[in-house]
Amino acid sequence: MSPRSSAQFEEMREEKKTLIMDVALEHFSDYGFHSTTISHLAKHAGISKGLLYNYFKSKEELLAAIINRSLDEIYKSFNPDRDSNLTPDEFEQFIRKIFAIFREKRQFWKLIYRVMLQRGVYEHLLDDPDSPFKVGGTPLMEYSACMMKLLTDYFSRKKETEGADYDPMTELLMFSTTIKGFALTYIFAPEQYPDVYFEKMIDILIKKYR
Amino acid sequence: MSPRSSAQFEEMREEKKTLIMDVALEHFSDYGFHSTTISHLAKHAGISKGLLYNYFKSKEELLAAIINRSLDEIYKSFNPDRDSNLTPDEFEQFIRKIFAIFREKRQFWKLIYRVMLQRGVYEHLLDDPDSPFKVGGTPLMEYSACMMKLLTDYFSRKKETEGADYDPMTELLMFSTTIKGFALTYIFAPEQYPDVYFEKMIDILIKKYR
DNA sequence: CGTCTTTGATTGAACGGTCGGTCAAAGATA
DNA sequence: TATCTTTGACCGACCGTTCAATCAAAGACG
Repeated sequence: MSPRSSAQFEEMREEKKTLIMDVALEHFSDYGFHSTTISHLAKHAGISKGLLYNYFKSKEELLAAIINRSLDEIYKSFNPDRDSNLTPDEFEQFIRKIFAIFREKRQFWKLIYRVMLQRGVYEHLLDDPDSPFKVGGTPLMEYSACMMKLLTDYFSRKKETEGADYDPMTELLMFSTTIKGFALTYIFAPEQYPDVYFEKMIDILIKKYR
Repeated sequence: MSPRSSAQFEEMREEKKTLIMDVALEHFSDYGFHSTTISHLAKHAGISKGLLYNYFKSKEELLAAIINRSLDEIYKSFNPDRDSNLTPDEFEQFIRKIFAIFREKRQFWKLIYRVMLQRGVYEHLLDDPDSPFKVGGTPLMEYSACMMKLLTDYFSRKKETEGADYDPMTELLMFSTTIKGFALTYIFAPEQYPDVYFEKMIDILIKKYR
C-alpha cells in the first residue's frame, strides 16, 4: 500500500470514527450509557454492530474516546495560564469562558453529569488515578486540582481588599456551588435560561466575585 | 382468624416491607436503579428473590413505594401555608427547613437525582400527570407548582422595597440555582460541606434573599 | 394432650428477553 | 485470485419475573 493511500485510508477511518462518536455522544447524553445499546448506535450510524468493533474495542472505550475528544476541544479554547496568578480581568474571562463552554458543549456536559451519577461507569473512568482522560496531555484530576488552586489563590488574595469578615473559602464554595447549580439547570432544562437570563447570570457572578 | 392476630400479621408484613424498602433505598441511591439487581436486594434483606414479589409487584413499584414514603415523611415536617403569602420570617424558616431536609434525607435526594437523570425511569415516574407520587394527598407536580408560585410571589413583592433595577425573576432564578447547586454538591460530596460551611451557606442565603 | 388439616410465607429453579461481544461468511476492491 | 471490509446470526451472561414445591406453625378435632 502506498503511503498516500495509507494516509487516505487513515483519514477515512478517522471520519468514520468521528461519525460513530457523534452518534454515540448524542445517545449517551440523552439516554445514558447503560440504556444506549450498541445495536441502536450502529443503526443510527448506518453501520452494522460488528463493524463498530473494528473502530472501538468496547462500549467503554467508545465512551472514553468521546469524553477525551471533548476534553481536547475544550482545552484548545480554554487554557488559562496555570502557573501565574489570575488577575481580575483574567478571572472575568475565566467565568465568561466557562459559561460559553456550557453553551457550546451542552451535550458533552449532559453526558458527564449522567455518567458521573451512574455507578460502575463513573468510578474507574473519572475517579481512577489511571483514568484514561487527559486534558492537553495532563491527567484530568491533576488539571482540575490546578484549576482549583488557581481559584483558591484568587479568592485568598481578595481578602486583603475586602472587609475583615471576608472568608475566602466560604466565598469560593458559594461561587463554585452557584456555577454547578447553573450548569445542572442549564444543561438539563435550558428552557429555564433564555438568553437574557443567561447573560444576566454571568453579569451577576462577575459583579459579585470579580 | 381473630382480628387481633390479623392485625399482628399486618404489622409484621409492614415491618418486612419497611426492611426491604430500607435496603432498596440504600442500594438504589448508591448504585442507581438499573445497576441494582433484585437478587442483591433480596440477599441484603435476608430473603429470597421470590419473596420480594409477595411484598412488591415489581421493581418499579418498589421504587415508587420508597419515594412516596420519603415524600410523606418530608411532608409531615414541611408544609408551609400554601394559600397565603410568605412573610420574611416564614421565608427564612422555609430556607432553613429545606437545608435541614437535605441533611436528614440525603439518601432520598441522592435517589431522586440519580433517578431523574436516568431516562426510562424518570419519565413516567416523575413527569407523568398520572405519576404515582403524592405529597400529603396532592399530586407531586401540583405541589411543586404551588411552591414555585409561593416563591415567585415573595420575590415579586420584594421589588417594592428594593431598588428600581431589582429584577424578581432573575433573583429567583439565582436563588433556586444556588440551592440546586448546593443540593447537588452536598448530596454527592458532603465532605465538601463540613458543618461550619453548611451553616454559613444558610446564613448567606438568608441575608441575601430574605 | 396428641394427631390431623390447613394456611400462607418462603424458596430457588426455570423462563423469556436483552445486551455486549464474536466470528464465519459474503461482498467489495484491485 | 487475493486481500480487506462489512455483515448479522449467534453466543453466553445476566436480569426481572413467575410458579410449583416446601414446610413450620396455627387451628380443628377427639
